[in-house]
Amino acid sequence: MNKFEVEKRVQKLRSEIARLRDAYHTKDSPVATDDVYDSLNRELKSLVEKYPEFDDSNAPENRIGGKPLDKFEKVKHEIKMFSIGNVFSEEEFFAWEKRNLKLLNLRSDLSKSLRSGLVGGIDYFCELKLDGLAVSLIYENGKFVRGVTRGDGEIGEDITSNLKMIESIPLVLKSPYPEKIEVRGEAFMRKNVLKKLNERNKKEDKPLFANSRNAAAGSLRQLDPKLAKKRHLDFSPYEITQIKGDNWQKQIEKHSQKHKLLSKLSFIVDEHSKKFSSSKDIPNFINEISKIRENLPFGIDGVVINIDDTKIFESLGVTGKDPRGIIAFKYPAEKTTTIVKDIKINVGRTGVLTPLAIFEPTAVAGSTVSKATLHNMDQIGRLDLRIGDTVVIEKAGDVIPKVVEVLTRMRTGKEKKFKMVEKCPVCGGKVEKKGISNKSSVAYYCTNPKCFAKDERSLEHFVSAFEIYELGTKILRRFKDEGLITDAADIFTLMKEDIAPLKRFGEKSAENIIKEIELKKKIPLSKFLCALGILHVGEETARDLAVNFGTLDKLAKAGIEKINEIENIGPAVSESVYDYFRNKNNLLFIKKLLKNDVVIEKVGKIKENKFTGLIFVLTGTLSQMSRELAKEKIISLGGKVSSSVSKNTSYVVAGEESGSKLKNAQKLGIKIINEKEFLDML
DNA sequence: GCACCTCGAGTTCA
DNA sequence: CTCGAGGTGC
Repeated sequence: MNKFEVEKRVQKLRSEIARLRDAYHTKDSPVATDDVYDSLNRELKSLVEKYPEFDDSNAPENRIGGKPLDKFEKVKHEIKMFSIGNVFSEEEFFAWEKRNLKLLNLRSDLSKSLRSGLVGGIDYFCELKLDGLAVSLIYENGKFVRGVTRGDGEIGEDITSNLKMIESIPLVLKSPYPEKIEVRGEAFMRKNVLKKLNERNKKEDKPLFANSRNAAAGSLRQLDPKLAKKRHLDFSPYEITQIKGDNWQKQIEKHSQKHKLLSKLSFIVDEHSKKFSSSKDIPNFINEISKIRENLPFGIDGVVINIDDTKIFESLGVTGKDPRGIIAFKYPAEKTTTIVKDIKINVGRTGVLTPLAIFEPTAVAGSTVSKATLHNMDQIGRLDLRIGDTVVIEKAGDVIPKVVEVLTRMRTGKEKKFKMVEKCPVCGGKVEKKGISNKSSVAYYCTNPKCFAKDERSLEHFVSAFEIYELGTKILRRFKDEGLITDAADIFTLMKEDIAPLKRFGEKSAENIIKEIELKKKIPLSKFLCALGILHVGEETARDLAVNFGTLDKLAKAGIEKINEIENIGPAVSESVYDYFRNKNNLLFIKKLLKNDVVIEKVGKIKENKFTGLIFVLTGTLSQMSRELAKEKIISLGGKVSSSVSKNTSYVVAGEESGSKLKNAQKLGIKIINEKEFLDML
């Protein structure tokens, strides 16, 4: 071949390789096998080696990685890689803006011109938040020298050889370039590439990737760059964190300028980004993007909003892990997938051991979720859940995360089955699959009556029944650790002088706590009984007991049959109540409470009233009164409040944002009233 | 003994 | 909110 022919051949090879690659990136069906693609690349490479004048350092054939690595080197980031805070709604977004403006107005170190610029609002730069893996790239003298994963933000892993396989990462920058520059962006996998990869993995019975982020992360963690190359990843830059030279500095005073510069240096910058001179228009932009989201060739999980001016951005500083001047608007997903990292065991007040799934944190329906209860071992069995599994989660009633199903196709074989612990994780006590009265139950229990966790949960239950709001979990634990209290009764002898000297407490907070406790010493019998934590006695049963016996003394002395006679109380409950009052420790505890000035209010006979016989169900948020107060009102008028809708329900009171109960009521044809109608009934 | 309704207990995040 | 299990009525 003469030189001319070589040049033609090189061009031809390049265009064919590009065509195949393009087809791979955009078409659904595989157009060529990897072998064809590879052999073309090999030929091109050998030609270019012989004729270096046709070399193009950024061309794909030059992207040959080194040898497979044993492991990735840990590298400290020159500049810390922060994470970005999240907002899920317009309100939260504007709250973010408001907080920033407030902070900026307080900053005296900002120049006048900057501050006057604030009056008309700040410029914002919005860009798509690609679903991938954040990486940092360092270029020295125009050459790509190092690429590092985010890691924990401080230290990441050196994945340079794998990143060289990504064709949208230039190995050499287009001149003129700065002496040194650090570029950050997202390594991601296009939807079509992911689809094909998963199809192939399915055929080969290999685990599938749940999303682009996992696929990108998995691919970049391949120790053999050749394997990483086959994954056809992409890169989209969004930030320049350092650049050497004053002249270059001047070119990145705005975030939008950084994008322009990146493009000039031959990066492929996403074109959906947009600058806004007013935050008002941003929600609209977010909306528009959400409409085209499905049709984008890559996955996004939101829009990132930057304060365009670098100086303002920097002056706002950082909260915890997130810079204040940047925020991610995340599209709320109804359902998402995540990985179960671990299954932990919680110990309840009764000693029940409840398995809890710990997730890779993920955004679902407006918040970031990191754990969910699995209820019990049967539930784990039904789901066939193992540690390491990829699971679908959703929010029950928009609030409580729930594991819906396990994606068994995603398994790698490394998943571990979960076994119930043999010893209580808190006290080491014996674990048995028995509930009360030795009947076998679904739940497992810690059988140690003195288990520390039981104590703590009981204490929390007690103060919550007494409605002592000032005392939360943390404070109770503190008091216990400091030796101020050993049981719930000790709360009532606490003095201001006990609390005030403690670290992170003061005169004022101590006073508030004491005042609150003093106030709650007087308590209705029903709530008192509830606070005791008698097995099977909750709010409702406590009320039944209180109404039927009138005083604590009568109940304590009552025989088991007498208790059993009460409506809605059967053998299990009556036995539990009867046994409670035969236990010496329990009686001593009650004695101590009374000695410490707890006063039990007499139960006033509930008058026959206009709500007698009516059962209410409250749902959603009421604006005029709390649900707790509404409940009290209904009860005081002789009505009942139930937590679930059934055909016996008389009225469903629907507040704002009511959930499934409302649907249920419609299905059953129960009368639904709004808050105003309810208030009119009172 | 079964179906259905309720209650108890444990639960998430900001 | 969800699941288990107690209570009631058939």
